[in-house]
Amino acid sequence: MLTPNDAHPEKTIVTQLRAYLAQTDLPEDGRLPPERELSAALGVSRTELRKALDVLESEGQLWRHVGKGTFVGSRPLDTFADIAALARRSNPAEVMRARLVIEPEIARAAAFTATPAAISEMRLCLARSRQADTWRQYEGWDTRLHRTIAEATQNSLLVGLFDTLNAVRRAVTWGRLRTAPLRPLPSHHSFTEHEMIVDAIEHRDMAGAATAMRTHLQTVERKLLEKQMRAANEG
Amino acid sequence: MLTPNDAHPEKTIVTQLRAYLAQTDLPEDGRLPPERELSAALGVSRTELRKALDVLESEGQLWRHVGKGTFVGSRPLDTFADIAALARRSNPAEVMRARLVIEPEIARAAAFTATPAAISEMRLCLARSRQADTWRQYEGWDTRLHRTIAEATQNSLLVGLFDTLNAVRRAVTWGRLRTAPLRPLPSHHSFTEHEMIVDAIEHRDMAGAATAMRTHLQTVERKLLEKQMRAANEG
DNA sequence: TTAGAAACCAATTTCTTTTTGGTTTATATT
DNA sequence: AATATAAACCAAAAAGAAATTGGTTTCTAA
Repeated sequence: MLTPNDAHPEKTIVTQLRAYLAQTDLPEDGRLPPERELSAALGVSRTELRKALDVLESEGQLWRHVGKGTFVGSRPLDTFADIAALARRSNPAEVMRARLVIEPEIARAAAFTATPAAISEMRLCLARSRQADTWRQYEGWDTRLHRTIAEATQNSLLVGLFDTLNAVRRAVTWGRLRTAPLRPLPSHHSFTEHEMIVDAIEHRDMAGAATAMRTHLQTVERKLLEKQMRAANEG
Repeated sequence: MLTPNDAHPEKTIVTQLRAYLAQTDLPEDGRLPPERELSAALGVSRTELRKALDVLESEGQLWRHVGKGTFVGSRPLDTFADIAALARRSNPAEVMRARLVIEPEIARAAAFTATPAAISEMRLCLARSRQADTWRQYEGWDTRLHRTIAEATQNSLLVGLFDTLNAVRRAVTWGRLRTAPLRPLPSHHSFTEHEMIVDAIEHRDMAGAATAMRTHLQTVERKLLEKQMRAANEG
């Protein structure tokens, strides 16, 4: 015959677990023993322990993470964005997709708020990037143009998010593929694309700015993929 | 007899180094070979090479770091995005505008990539937030819903940017104006708005997800403004 | 006195191993 | 037939070991 406890065994384990948490002196970080140890200590199977842990987690009383462990309390939120950690977890494809999500909308917002001063700085970036003697120089002006657009939103938080995105982009390794001409050619696709973005912003064309930015980033993405393909075929 | 070159041997090596830098294809990060290799390649002793590197470093043309290597260009400064600094420079209105720029696009991307598991977690958040007894609990599930949507993009960088945005949002002081009911009422606007977002994501309706998120955030913004007005009139 | 080679140091990276939550599979057990 | 259990397996993360690298010291030789 079944006792009430046997009818709801998982409830017993949850209770057992609560008692354990109440009486046990957990370390500073609130980490509790690994499931394999804890299940042995409580004299239950790992499967049953995990069911109980699921309950407590859904109640928000603890959080878990593979490789880290199980902790009481709520999952800590980082007080700082670790660029290096983000870069380690990410990859070029993700960075590109993130840019495609974020930057067109920043361009759209910039079209609404950009000042004449901001626009003339964009024009300066356009001109300098055309005059660049080396790819390194070109990249400098390209980066500055995109940041000027972010600044044109007049929203320091958006600029901060853009900087974070950009820092991760630089930190992620593309597999060193510096092919083709030694310096940017006048026919380089980015020149006209950049101008279309700035034109749209200048004309307060929000939709146009977003579209132009998206088109530009899609071209960049395609070129990078082509380079990767070539590198793969050659190597 | 001494030739001019022999009289200033380090100058020769500096020149040799400059030539090397000009003609060599450096990797993306601008790192040049370790001193031990480079000295062998240039046919000079490591001591003499280091003297030349000292010159170029003092000119600001390169930077070095133990364990990392020697790099051309200027030393990168920020490896962290300081949330506290961002929050200090920002304000509630900016945060709200940034959310309106970022989150609808995250919802759009999520509608494309969300897994059934992610969607059921969203549903769980919806249910729990409805059952919340306190505003604190409600906020917990609200936050988790928005983060689940970000996670559904399956893009760790976007999740990171969302977390940064969220951390700044928390850090910015809203003036702590918690008026009206002690707990969320069933008529609370967010409930239906949240459901529209999740519905759109579930139906892979990218435009609908973006619109629903934008509508939701605009309502949040309006409510906050109304609260501020009331607080201003009362105070 | 100076240059050069080697050894040494500590910061950093890279590679390997171990740990850990999550998942699957097979075997009992009821 | 259904469920619980144990074991194996997986990928994320941490921990540890080994190799790399700029900086410094020491010793030798010219």
